[in-house]
Amino acid sequence: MAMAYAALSTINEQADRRANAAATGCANCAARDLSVCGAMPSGDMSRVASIVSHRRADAGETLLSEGDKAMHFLNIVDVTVKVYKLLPDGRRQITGFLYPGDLLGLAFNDTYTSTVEALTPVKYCLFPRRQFERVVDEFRPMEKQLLARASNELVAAQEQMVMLGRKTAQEKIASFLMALLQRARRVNKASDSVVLTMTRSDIADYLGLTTETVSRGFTRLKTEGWIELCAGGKVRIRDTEALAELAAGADC
Amino acid sequence: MAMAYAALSTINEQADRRANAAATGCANCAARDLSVCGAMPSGDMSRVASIVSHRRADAGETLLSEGDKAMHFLNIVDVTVKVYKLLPDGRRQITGFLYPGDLLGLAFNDTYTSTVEALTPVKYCLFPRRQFERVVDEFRPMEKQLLARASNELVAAQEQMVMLGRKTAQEKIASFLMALLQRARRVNKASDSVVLTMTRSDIADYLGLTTETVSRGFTRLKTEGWIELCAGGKVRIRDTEALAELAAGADC
DNA sequence: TATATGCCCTGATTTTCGTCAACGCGGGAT
DNA sequence: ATCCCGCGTTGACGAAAATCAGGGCATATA
Repeated sequence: MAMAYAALSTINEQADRRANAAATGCANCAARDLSVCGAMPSGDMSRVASIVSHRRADAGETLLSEGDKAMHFLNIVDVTVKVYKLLPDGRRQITGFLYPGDLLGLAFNDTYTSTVEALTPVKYCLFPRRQFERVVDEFRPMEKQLLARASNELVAAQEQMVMLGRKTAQEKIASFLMALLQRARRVNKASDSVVLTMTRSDIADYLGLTTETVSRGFTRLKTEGWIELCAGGKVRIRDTEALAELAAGADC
Repeated sequence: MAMAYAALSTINEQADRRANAAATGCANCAARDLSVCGAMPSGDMSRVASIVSHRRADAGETLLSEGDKAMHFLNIVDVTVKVYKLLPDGRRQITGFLYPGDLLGLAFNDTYTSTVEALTPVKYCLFPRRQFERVVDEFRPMEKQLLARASNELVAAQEQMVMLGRKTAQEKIASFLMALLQRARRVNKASDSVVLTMTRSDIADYLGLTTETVSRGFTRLKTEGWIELCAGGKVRIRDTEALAELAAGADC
């Protein structure tokens, strides 16, 4: 579960059509239980709904940029976005991919410290920062929820550091696939495949590698019979055991 | 400011001598303003003092281990500790060095997710987990403080990811020195030197390098005249500009 | 239909950093 | 004092991954 700038939650279609509609939208939000809004009692959801506005963005569109004034708290929605930071010469590090229910934490700083870009057409909720903070003040469980998420995010970030600092290219790729698989299994328990909505270049920038190395890594996993590359970016994991062991960094 | 398992705050000598003393210790704590305790009104510090116990550890001693049940919230004290995670085959990634006032966040999970080890003899406060949570419940500003710190830690963690994933060995070393310098300058504004309390091996495991590469990196910075290596692990930064530029990852 | 563009893969070569090995130094123990 | 042992440094070598280059395929565009 990535935490960076916003929480991702699916807005249902009706709510989206009448954007800024106060009453019904948020209470019926498909991703409500996934997001911080899950901490709100149903009866009080109108309080949230009253400050939210709903937006959509096309693939490749930038939702917010590093360095911008943090005016809003984003609660992202449908499908996936990537969060990244750039070095002056253009080197890029993707710090996370966000899915529905994930939280965008940099809302607590004055300026955004990363850039967020849509991987696919995406729907998201926008909370004016001050108002969102007021709602959090009013509903203590929401604050607790935020703290719990932040804590989880920190643990995930440390895991990510181990990966970036100490794993080999092959282990990084295996780790990436296993993380995606575990996410898929939270939705569909018996799933044995993942869909890569991001490009090889995105994966490379997430793992601290080059696109070529990522490509070769996938090929090698394929020739070893551990994965299968299907159409539409779908990857079927054929040997979960082996992949998990590689991902964990076993001594071979 | 690293966040992992505890907050670091300096206990004054008296307080340390009568460990577990309820009344005076915490209110006079030298690091109180640096730690989460700073959010407590002075009058209520006895509430904190009533649940704390004070400990000390020698250099190299392990304060807590990855996988242990998280029974306590640590609030570390004097000088420095390192926080790390291990891969099955022994590869190590240090996720942070903690200084007085830093917060150890993994208190919100059921088991510790990293190991914490003293770099030098260290004093620390120990809060029983449940009781600490109760105090946080009672004092809302403390919860806010925790959330703010967690948020800052996440930003720092993302910065660390950029470093691990996208910077060269030389840039990593420069970044490390600059981070230490900035910390030194928060205490002594005009400082132009830092003291390395950790070994080359620790630095390597923090930067995702080997000791040899770290050593060569220091040597190169020295021969370029940007730093000076003095006795006692002291490093004098002679060209802050150059070092900062290298650390930032400028295109050369 | 032809052309262009972006993405993915693969090969050849280079470079950075890791590995292996050796040595000096200083502090602690005997 | 002498012996260790851990730490830091340096050199020679090797390997993993980056860089450079090209080619195929699909989708978009003219």
